[in-house]
Amino acid sequence: MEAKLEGKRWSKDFEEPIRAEWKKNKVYAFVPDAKKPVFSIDTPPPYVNAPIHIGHATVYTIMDIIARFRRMTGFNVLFPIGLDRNGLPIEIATERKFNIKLSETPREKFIEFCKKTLDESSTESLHSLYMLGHSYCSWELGKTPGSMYYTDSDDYRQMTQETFIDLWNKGLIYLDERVNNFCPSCKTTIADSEIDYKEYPTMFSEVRFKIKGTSEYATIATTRPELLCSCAILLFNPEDERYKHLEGKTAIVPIFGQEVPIKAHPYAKMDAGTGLMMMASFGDYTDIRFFRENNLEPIIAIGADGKMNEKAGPLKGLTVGDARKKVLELLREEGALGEQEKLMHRTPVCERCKTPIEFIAMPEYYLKQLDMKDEIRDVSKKISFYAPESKRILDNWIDTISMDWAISRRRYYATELPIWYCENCGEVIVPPKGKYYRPWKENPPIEKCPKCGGTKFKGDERVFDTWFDSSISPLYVLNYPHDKGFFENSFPCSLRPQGKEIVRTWLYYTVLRCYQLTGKPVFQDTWIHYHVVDEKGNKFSKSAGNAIDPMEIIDKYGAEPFRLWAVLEGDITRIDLRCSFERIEGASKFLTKLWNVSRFVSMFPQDADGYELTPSDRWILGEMDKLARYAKEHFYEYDFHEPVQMIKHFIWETFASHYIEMAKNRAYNQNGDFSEQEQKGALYTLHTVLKTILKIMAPVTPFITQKIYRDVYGGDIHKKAFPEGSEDEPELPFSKDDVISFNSAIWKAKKDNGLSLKNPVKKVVAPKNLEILEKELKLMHGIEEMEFGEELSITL
RNA sequence: GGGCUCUUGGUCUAGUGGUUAUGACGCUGCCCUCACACGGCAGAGGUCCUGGGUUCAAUUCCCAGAGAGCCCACCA
Repeated sequence: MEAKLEGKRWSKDFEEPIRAEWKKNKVYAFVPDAKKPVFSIDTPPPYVNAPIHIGHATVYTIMDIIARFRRMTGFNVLFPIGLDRNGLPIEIATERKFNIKLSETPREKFIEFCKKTLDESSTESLHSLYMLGHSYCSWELGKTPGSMYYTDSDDYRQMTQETFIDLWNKGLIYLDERVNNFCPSCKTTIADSEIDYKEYPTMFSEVRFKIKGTSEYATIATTRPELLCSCAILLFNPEDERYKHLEGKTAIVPIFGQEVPIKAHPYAKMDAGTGLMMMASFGDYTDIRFFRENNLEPIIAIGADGKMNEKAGPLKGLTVGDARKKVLELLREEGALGEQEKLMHRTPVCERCKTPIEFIAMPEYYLKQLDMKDEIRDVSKKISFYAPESKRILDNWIDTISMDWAISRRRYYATELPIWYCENCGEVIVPPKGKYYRPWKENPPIEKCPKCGGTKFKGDERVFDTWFDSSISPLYVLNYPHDKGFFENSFPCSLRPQGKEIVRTWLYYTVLRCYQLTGKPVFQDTWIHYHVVDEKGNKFSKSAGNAIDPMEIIDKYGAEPFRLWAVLEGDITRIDLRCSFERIEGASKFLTKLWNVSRFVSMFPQDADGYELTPSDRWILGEMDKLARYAKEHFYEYDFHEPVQMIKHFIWETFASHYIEMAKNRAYNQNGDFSEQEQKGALYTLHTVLKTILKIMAPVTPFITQKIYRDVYGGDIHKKAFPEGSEDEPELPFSKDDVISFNSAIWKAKKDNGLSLKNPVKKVVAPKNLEILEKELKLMHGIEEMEFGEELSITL
């Protein structure tokens, strides 16, 4: 009797040969097969960021579990890995890494530096995913379904541009003014995430406005007097008795003379300044929002050069700082300046040069979405959400959208807008589809302007918002650019996994864009996950210093305990998972248990002919079938936590502790207490249960189940069908709890009396419904005399 | 400030209008039992956030409050 498994425990060293084989033999390659339905997973491309975030490692692992499960249930699984490599974070990482500035580096050069940054971190990220045992269809870039892809490839960018061209032709894109953050020192627009806040001393000045038609004055307080020329309205709090009488009256702006209404609005705080505030375009974000929400026409007084323009009258040509000094002088001369107070002001500044930023209106391209809110609400109803409650994150977001989507950015490392302008007449030229365009360094595909016949063109220098690229990943995954037939047959995409914090961007934009392009819901299902946080419930982040590199975990424990932890720890569609080395180590104990149960079973031959099942066999097989049915049902709904927890419990608390202990004597049958048929019944049952639980666990723990299955039974477990679980419930007079409580009582009695478990028991009166198990129970516990009645009694 | 979510032993968590409120980790004590000491057994530990309401009965349903988290917006 020798176990077919060596060693007392699972070792992480068993993983690498298995992993390497999967990759080398392209075991999970996508091969089109008309007989099998396609299950496609639009793996949101993880933003290239090395080392990968522990949360990424976790959710991509759960996606892998989903993919592996679906393969075992007969789907042809399309599970590509893509890397999102466009956008601001890459640029910032590059600036830091090479100590350069985007605004001072030639575009071509800057892009080269970005590529260097990307190549290094992409390699590292992919290695981590490989180590985790993920079964992506391919680890190589390519154009066939299932290939790995980069969102900054010419191919992907071409698709992005083509969808823009389609939307342009549909009339869904338009040009309008948008307020950008502008750094007057860097002379460039900067993104919201490049803004810092700093406390700066500033002068809080009272300014007196004349009330039209009266001799009264209204006094406001402001830190931005240079913006008086763009003042559009005065506000006071609706609760503020001091100003109620001004409601509906008109004030005259000093120096500039424009007439502005006075209104009650909760934005005005009674205890701030005089309680009366001016709303100008634009001093800060509140102003921008207020103008937008109230449909006020902004007066833009600061130009793209950071200087006051003609709207600022006497301040024209001055920088903001100089204009402020000058306007205060003018106000003083006019007698409109009241008290002044120095205060610290939290000012938005450019992250790099610390210069206070200005808000400057610039023309930008917009994608229409406001008119479509109802339609988007309707298509999103056709997408199933897991967990269902998560749908409201999307619904709430759609409710709050108040403007169209500005899609152009003044940046370098992203997809270029495919637009040229005729230098003669200004005609906007959008090229035909079929090529990846770089208008900032290329000529348009036409010789003459279709409108005026001019021959000189200027390429647009802007790029798209990163979401404009990533929101079409399902189209790319379904091979939209290369094989329209495959695309048509496979649409919609089966599943989008998605972090809850980016439902409002990634998921929303994907649903919007794909609806605009196809008129249909893009996904069948979407799986919304929460976060992985540290032991105390705090976010993991590099800046907080608590980040864990998944490679650390893999080096220490291997991938398998981590994979198991990811589903055992909790249901990530409902709660944040708390991650710690301790908990992952805890998960590895179950692997040891599974290993040893398998080792025990593997000692016995699997000669199935002529077996006879005893009641205990039928009982455990029934329990196992119940569990298999439960697991399959729940796995289909992306619920792995509950079933895996139940399987763990089943293996540990039921199968190992009770069934194996009961069946042991029969399996060995050293004294010939049982017939050969009964002995074979035990062997059949042990192997059947083991094979079944290995298959159920295979998607979650692909390494250990592969290794055990191969060593004991031969063959690739991942190519087997997922267990169905028979519907036939065995009819038995006893339940699981009856068995467990009987055995526990005997063990406890021996323990309490300081006896070894091997010690025989003189007499036991057991519950009547266990009579059917008499022989096995007697041998298991060494019971000399056994009777059955109402009450349990044990005589040692 | 707006929206959403949450609050259950030391920690994390399940769950319920009605006996004794689930499990895990941790803690304490005991035990080599022929697959497993990375194992087994036993034990301690709770005002189910606070206040009010509905009800024969509330940890559960309703209202208010406090606290936490997330997303959005951020002080003229």
